[in-house]
Amino acid sequence: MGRKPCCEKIGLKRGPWTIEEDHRLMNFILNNGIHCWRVVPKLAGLLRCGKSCRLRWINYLRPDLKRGGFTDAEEDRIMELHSQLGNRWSKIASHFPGRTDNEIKNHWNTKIKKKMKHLGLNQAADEPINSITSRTESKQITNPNMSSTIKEKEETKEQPKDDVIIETTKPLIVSNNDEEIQAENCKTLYAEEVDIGSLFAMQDNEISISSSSFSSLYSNISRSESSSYLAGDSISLEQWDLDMTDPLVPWDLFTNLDDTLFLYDKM
DNA sequence: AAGTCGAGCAACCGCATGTGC
DNA sequence: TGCACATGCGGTTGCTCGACT
Repeated sequence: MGRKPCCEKIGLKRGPWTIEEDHRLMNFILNNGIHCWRVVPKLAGLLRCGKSCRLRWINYLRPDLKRGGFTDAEEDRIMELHSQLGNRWSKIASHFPGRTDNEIKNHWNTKIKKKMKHLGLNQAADEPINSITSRTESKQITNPNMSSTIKEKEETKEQPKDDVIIETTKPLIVSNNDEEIQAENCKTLYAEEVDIGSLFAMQDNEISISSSSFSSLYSNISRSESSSYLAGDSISLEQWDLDMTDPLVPWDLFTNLDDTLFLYDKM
């Protein structure tokens, strides 16, 4: 009521993203990081709302995304977590590095639900064992049947810390969605604590990134490359030695656009 | 070959939540 | 304290494409 919509509807593009739009968004975020989604499309030269850009980045462009089908073990884990957490897809997704809530939700609705119904677990497919009907309620109710480990993580907001390790030789200040974290005497930070854009903005610290789940993109960037990148000598995606596994859009198509597209810092 | 149907999934919508003033 | 705004989240829609008739 009286509240402005999150985005201007007039004149903004909707529907599937084009390769050029993907390229612009990707380039912009890799160049500048993410500070305010609302201004991202404007500065990146996109006729999209910030919400749409955010979704596209999170669900598709993020370089640490794991692509490909879910394994049986992952499906089992999803079923287990769903029985405990209900339709809290983001919480479930937080247990699967490289997977998005949307992906898990879609997989649940299209595959697992069917599978469970086939096995005669109709109710389980539709509802969690400990059904939580609203997000408001879920914040107030502590699920008594929640397994101790998950309960613990819920309470302490502990996240799995086995994916990305970033080692520094100097105190490190990075931001996590505008929240600054100073890792004074800490040599190791984890992916959940690091905003990638800010990571590249750290010019004075020596950083090495080692990660299995970052094999896709960032692990292939040496510090010198990212420094010159930030200094304005933009590098093309070709130089990044991309190693995306099973992308829906081949990265080759992006590199062909490099000559015709402009980067924000060249505007 | 053309039409129909359904599965899969990307993207949108609206509401909730967090934050700053 | 209340308002405005940005972002996050979950439900839903609608497009695409392959299988089938």
